[in-house]
Amino acid sequence: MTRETTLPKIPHMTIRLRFAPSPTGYLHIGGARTALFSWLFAKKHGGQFILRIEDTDEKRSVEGAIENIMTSMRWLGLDWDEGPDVGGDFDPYIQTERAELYHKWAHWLVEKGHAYKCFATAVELDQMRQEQLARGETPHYDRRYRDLSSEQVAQLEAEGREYVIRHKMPLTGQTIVPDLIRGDIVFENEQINDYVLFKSTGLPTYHLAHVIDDHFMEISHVTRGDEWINTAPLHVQLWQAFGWEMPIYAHMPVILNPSGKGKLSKRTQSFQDENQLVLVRVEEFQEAGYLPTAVINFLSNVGWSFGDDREIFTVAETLERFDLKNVNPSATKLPYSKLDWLNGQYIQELEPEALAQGIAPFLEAQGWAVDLETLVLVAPPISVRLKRLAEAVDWLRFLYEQVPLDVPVEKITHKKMPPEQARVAFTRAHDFVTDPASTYDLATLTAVLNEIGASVTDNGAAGPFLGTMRFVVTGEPVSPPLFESMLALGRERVAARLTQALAILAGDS
RNA sequence: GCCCUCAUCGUCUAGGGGACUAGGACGUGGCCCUUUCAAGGCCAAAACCGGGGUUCGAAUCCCCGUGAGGGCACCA
Repeated sequence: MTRETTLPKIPHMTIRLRFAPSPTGYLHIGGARTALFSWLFAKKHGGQFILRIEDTDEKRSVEGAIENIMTSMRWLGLDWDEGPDVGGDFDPYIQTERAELYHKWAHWLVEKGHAYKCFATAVELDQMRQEQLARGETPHYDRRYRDLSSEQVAQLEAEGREYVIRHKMPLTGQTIVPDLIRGDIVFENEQINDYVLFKSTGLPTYHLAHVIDDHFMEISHVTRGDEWINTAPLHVQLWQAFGWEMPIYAHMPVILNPSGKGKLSKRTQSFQDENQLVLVRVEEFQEAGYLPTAVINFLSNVGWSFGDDREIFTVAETLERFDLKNVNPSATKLPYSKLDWLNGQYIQELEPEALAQGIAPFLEAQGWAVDLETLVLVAPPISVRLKRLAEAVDWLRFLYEQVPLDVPVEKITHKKMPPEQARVAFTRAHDFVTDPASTYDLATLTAVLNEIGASVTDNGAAGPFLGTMRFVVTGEPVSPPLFESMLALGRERVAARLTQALAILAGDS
């Protein structure tokens, strides 16, 4: 695709990017992807990554949202050099704390003739829209206060009328929006409204606030969702009106709603489809047992590609080749099944101790008393079975909850191992386990049980015995590897299970 | 309705005129391995949205359709 652009070659000495969420809720996975790409680009160039909170809509601000966003970002490893909590040279990093700045520059625009005061009341605007609708027109602000004389403005102000400040958009000509990812985008000025820059609440709208902040915070690249493309010509006009050097804009492709139409948003609900989790909030990924490294790897390959036909790579490797210019502009769904695979790969690579520590919180959440030493023993055998750490709960339930062995005899026998032979086999196993002189380790267990199993069937195959043994020991037909499970359970508990099995067999005969 | 963006296997993607019988990954199916379930190995099916151009040559460039997404707030 063409990337014709009017972008300046070297616009800034230092690379500075910001992630600027509004605190209207939790951080969702799409926001995290935007943050990641911004973070990667800043880090790649040895620049700074800044967190700024855009809370100029007081009505929509949600308690705890800032905390949630920061917690989620830190979990992912997206640390910031400047921000509300860590401070920085351009403090404060919360927009409501910068109100005077916006007030000053909004009025500067009015003085210079780039903006004007609009005294329309809510009622008046509503009536205007109704009339337009009645005429079959698309509702739009009709610029009724744009050309007031200074006397008229003074008169209305003297009456104490409230006003907003609107941008005085050129009525003719074009505005070019240079976009790093798409190239130049051309807009007809007549299509652009006189947007509100400064609200009657005394706070700016996004349009004004971001330009002022990005200027004074010396931001070099503005990364944001592509829902901003349509208002970008306004932003270009503002940069020109202020006479400030414009940063490079890069509009990130949207992530589509996995469950249907539209884009993924904070309203999107997480759900489970078969065994596939489809998650939205970043914190949910943590709760489900995804590793932050896997999530980052996953996100890196959506809308951008590592290349070389490689799917698994480290952040350090990504840093070597990441570039915003190579971001794919098309909207995309998240390939959740790939995340499960990736996460499984990352889990397999974990050292036993790290794996045990990762799993422990999920077990403890069940109210189970977790012993890390035992966990280090059983965690590696199940690591290859896990897509998500939370699944360890089901695999290890037999360790923490006694699954009652209250089953018909068919469950602990086999057509190649009828009750009489089963009794012999389980008795021998019981004798071994309860013999204080026997060695209770993996190698011995393997040798002894295989030998018992082979001796008991006609064709010398240990399979039937080991299968029933698994059921006896864990109470489940599917479990972690048998010998490791027996080891983790310990001699006493295994012996008790075998005693129960023998009782069932005795009851049958 | 108007404006803007985008368009390669089911999904995520590689691809910047000839290296394309279009590559990789996930997922799916089959085989192997196997004490369950997995993992692993091998194999297979699977795509350039349609139509016009430009060119010796187009998945790649242009135009028109179509589809998808976004915007048209005193929300960001």
